[in-house]
Amino acid sequence: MSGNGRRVTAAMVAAHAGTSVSTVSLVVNGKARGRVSETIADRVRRSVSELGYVVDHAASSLARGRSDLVVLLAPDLPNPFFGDVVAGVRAGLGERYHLMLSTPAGTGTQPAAEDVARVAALRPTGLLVHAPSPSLLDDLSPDGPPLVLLDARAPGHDAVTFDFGPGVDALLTHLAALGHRRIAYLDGTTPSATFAVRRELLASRAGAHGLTVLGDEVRADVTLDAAADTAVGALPRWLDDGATAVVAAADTLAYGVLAAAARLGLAVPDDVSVAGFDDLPYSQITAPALTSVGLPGHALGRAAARRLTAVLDGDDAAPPVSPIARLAVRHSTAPPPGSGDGAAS
Amino acid sequence: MSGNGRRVTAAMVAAHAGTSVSTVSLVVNGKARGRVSETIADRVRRSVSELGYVVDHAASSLARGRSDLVVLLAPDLPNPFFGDVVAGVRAGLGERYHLMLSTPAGTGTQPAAEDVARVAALRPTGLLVHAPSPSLLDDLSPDGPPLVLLDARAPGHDAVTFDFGPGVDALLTHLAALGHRRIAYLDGTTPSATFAVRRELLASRAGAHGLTVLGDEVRADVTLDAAADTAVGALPRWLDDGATAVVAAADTLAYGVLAAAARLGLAVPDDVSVAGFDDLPYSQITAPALTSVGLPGHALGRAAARRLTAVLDGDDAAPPVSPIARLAVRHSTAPPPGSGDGAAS
DNA sequence: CTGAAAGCGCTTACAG
DNA sequence: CTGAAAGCGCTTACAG
Repeated sequence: MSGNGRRVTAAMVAAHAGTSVSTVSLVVNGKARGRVSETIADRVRRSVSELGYVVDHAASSLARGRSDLVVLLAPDLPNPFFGDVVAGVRAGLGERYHLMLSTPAGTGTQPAAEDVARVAALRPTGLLVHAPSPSLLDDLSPDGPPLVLLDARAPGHDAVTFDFGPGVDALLTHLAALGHRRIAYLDGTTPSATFAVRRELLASRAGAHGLTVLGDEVRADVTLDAAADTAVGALPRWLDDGATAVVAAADTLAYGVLAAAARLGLAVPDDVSVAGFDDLPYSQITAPALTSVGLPGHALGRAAARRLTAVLDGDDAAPPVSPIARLAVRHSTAPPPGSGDGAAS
Repeated sequence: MSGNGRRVTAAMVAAHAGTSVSTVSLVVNGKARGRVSETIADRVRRSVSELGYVVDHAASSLARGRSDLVVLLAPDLPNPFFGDVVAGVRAGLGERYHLMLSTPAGTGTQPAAEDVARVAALRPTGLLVHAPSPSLLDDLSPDGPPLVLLDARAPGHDAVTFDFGPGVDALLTHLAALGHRRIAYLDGTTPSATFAVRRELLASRAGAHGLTVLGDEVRADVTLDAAADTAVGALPRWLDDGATAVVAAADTLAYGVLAAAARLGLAVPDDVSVAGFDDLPYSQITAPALTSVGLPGHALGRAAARRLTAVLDGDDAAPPVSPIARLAVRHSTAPPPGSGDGAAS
């Protein structure tokens, strides 16, 4: 099964099978049909498995000018949400391509130009880029490999985005029905466009539901601890401003709001309601369970991978469909204090 | 900054700088000292940045027989714990190597032999393997690149492991002091040795603390939902058997126990105490906050990366130190029901 | 100090 | 159907 000796080359396989390197290459790459006799092809296949031959990636991609590598650029790896996206990408990519992830240094940091250059030097056959910052987008060479953006949109690039509309509307409907009128928003510092989209959509639709979003722009790194520190400062101000609910741009941010509320001695949802985006599995068992706009990460990943393989196959026809965000209502949202109805939702 | 034209080659740089390809290679690889005049080296560097030249990875690794690639094999990517490990690896690796992650299909699935072969074909200069299953270990060719295991140990391989001892002892001391006598254990299905180590350590030390671990072997996939389903079945049995506390092999498993307790109408910690391993950030805000044996993932990643670079530099002297597990005590553990002391810890 | 040349292990026209 | 040969873009002795 595994290499025994030094590295096995096509020449060794050819010698073992009593044929030429060209033939080995043809057989191994599945291009033997009608070009190599079944007898010889069989002999080659047997030698391949006997010797444990694996086509050298470097030599192969040098000769072809491209590899079977698809690289997923993942600035936001630490986000638990991302596991689903990766699983979806694997599912959508199938067996034909080899997926590798590239991720930058710090939490939420965006890959530097150098990282991108190093990835480009690998000659991936395609690139998948999750929630890129504008600067990452700039570093992506226009004559690089085909590329699909995930949860982002940019002129001239293929992209798969979420349809946030239904989820955001459901959240606003839910909050308005409970009796909330003023809501605060905790944004992420991540320079990804998806955060701007979420914020702007919420702000622009709020009015139609009789809701006001506080103008106060507050951001935190998308980790529980950073969000908690920020929210400890912001929560009292928000409440003073009349907010009775806080919406966070991601569940991990919302968790920080929960932690901050606990530190401040505020009860959720009795003193303030909290909601997030992502609907992470953990949101079922937070204290209290979190109302959240669920984003189907698996569907996003799969759609992006499918789009990429379609482009690579020269089959550009059908544009990808946006997976739809859906609200999961839980205990962290309830009627605002003083609304004369203390019952939890 | 970015490529403008087709792919830039060393030959183009050489032409632009009025020198040879050999000289370009020397300069670009930092081997110019005392072999290329400063004048020419400068000219080359200017051409490089002007043309946006990046050494082609395939050609370079084909010529050298190896690349600057370090691949981290990560069967357990979806675990939020893993973000810290990756950050630590990046920190320990420095700028000299390029880190890429390879991860298998399903949650907690182990990379198949084919994945390993594909990774090997990339000719990484080194391999980092996190919590491998025995079968993954088998697939790793003995004449492959230098390799360091993370949170695992295997004969003949370099490895960095956790020192679970202090954390496990602290957990047992804590539970015994609260008055618990019988505890149940929820293991992961992941075939990684680290889970066996945790289970066996807990079982072997329990007696010294006057504690008994139920013989019942219960396992679940390391996700909240799978663990919740399993725990819904197991919890009543455990309580019947006299257990007053459940220890889970990972926090995500413990979250499942919390979810199961909620479904069954059991109060944590009043009806049953719960504890986990990992001390994920989310464990601060679960209902209730989770007592957990913290595993320093960043330190693990960094130590493993340092070990790998030391081996690559032929500097094998100091073996890596095991990062130490430490207990974080929170509200999910309390005296057992009927102990005459209902106060939470 | 500098460059021509061989070779890394493949793939792909091109002859046969 | 099969194989010899060129070429992918580098790196590294080796001459000069």
